[in-house]
Amino acid sequence: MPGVTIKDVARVAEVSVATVSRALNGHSNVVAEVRNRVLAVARDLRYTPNAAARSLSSRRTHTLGVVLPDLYGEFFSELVRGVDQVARMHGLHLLVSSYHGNPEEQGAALRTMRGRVDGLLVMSPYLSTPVVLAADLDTLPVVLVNTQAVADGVAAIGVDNYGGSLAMVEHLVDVGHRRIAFIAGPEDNFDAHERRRGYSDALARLLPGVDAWILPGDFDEASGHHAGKTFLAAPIRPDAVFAANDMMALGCMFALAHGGVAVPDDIALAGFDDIPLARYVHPGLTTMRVNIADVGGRAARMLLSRIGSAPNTAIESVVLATELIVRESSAARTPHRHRADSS
Amino acid sequence: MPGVTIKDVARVAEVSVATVSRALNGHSNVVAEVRNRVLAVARDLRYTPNAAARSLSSRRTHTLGVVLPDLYGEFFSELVRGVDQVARMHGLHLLVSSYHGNPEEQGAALRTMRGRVDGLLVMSPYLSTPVVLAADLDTLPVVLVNTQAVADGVAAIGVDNYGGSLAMVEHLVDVGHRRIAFIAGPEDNFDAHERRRGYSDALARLLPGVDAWILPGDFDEASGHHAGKTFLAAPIRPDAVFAANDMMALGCMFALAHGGVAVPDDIALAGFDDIPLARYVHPGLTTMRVNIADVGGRAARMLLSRIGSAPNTAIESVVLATELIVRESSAARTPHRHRADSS
DNA sequence: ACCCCTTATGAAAACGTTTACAGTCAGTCG
DNA sequence: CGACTGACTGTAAACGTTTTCATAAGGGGT
Repeated sequence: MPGVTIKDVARVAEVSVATVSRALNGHSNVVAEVRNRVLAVARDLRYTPNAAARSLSSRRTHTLGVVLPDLYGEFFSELVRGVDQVARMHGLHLLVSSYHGNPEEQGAALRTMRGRVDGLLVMSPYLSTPVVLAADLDTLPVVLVNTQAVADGVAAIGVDNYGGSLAMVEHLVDVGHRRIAFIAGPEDNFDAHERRRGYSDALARLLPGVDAWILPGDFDEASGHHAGKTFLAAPIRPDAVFAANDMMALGCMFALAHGGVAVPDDIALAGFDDIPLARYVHPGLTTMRVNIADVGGRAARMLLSRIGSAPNTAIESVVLATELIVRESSAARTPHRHRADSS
Repeated sequence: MPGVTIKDVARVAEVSVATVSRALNGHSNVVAEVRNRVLAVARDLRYTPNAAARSLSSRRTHTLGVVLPDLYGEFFSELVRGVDQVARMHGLHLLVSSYHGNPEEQGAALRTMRGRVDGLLVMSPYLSTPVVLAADLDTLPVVLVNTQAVADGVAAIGVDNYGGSLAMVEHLVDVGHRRIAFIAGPEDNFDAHERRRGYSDALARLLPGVDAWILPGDFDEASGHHAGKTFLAAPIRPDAVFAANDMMALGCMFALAHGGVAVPDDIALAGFDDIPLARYVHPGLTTMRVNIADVGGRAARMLLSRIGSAPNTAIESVVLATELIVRESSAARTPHRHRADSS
């Protein structure tokens, strides 16, 4: 029997459905004895409220929607983990959906979420096609994650990619590198764009005479590997390579190792993200830590507060700082410090 | 206005709600002119059917539930990717939920899914606490993923961990290794258990005199790294190390590199899973490929077929084969072949 | 003793769909 | 020409909750 309903409980407990509902939802106005009887019956009957009916009636789904471009890799998994953690803390479910990199589908994905979720976490890393929610989601609370800020007053949370990138170049310059190459991320990606901008600006500011040296990349190991081989073949190799993310940095590292180039002695290397592996490769990868699970968690909390409050409460917009993690891969090119120490 | 309902559409299109419903759901018995009018109005009004009402009425949620122990790492992300792909193909949504390694919560997670989903994909890797669905989920179609088979007639899909492990040891023996150590996975994990069993059995069968050498591990880089350091410190080092998964193999590889031990010349190394990184480390990691996304996809298809058919149709139980991927990390210990060639 | 207030309960009206059932209106067949 | 069929469409009854409103019973305060 798929359906033991509230009516069955009511009948057996010899009360009305209203009372059952009240007892089960912990309303105060039901006397202890009745409440216990109802609870006992519900347990005995293995009653589970029908979620659909409940949300139809209460206009709450107890579900958060997460719309992502893709369900792939570390980023997705960490983000969802962070979101899930706070969702579960509040007894909420997670409806995830990807639009498979197809921005047109994004609208469709958003629309079908309607009536299924109480709020939406949307991530749309594309530069060219900003989120199209304005029209489709009049009243649904939304929080944008790691997404180019939109004009509309929507809440957003993101990572300070630009600042982090700036700081990384600063670090590399600090330890004595001059010819710093950059492996960029996807053209159309917002994070990638910001990181690249950070690199360019930092270079222009800190090393005015030096030209930027930018190789294309795709945020995956393969493109890092490819870039590494390019460096190997170059007539003049860089002092240091800064990859727009760790995956590419690792790809590059392995290519260099394969080519017999020592990191950091011949070429220093730095990444961005601090994926778990970064600590375990040899040499350990210097990187800029981004706590993605934290981004997810905060995003969820922001969404919850928006769901709780009136539609027009102050729009938050949060940018999370990154943290420089120095490991062996970016050791000083020349022993500046020691020289300074001893002099 | 959050609510433009089917009634609004009906009023504007000057038909009954029934006709609107029929037109929108593509029933045949509505004349073309009316259908088009309804469709146009629905579009103009930006009508989106309320999912809750719809599922209440039709007893279909168009949602698949995915219950996992944890929302963490490659495995989760790949599995969900595979599931999502076929779900989306059928216009279904994904409700994901983890029970955070807390088997008690598993039951709760399953129960709250009721009425929210049309079917459930459950993964429960624990040896000690098998899935408890029998009681809680009378009629909901379920497919077990990578889970110890349960007595009940539930559909299940898994990977041939045992066979893969067997084959890997065979390969290592084949290329000339004798002292083959194993880095095990978590004690209570089903996959880990099967892989370990494969190692032990293969060893007993292929190298009758040789003792098994098993180090504990946890499926993460850290424990692999730790095991690697143990090998470095051992009075007699192994010829080859077979890690129960790639992450540990990589951790071990980096520890060995750090300790100045060459892979594969001094110690050969093999993993299990074929994560993307395995191809890019140096040396490339020999491993046993497990196509997790494929597992997810097939699981979803199995679930769909169960949803479609009567409750008592034949129970499928699928075991997917793994594929040996030989890379540099497991090169022959001593140049057997060359010696053989030249003699 | 009266009235008013509080507290516990039940009856019934939403909530927004789908769908069984019952019409209506042509056309068709005898 | 009347009954019958078939194709459309409308009415209304589910679906299983929550929640408003009404009712009843008790308990003080005056």
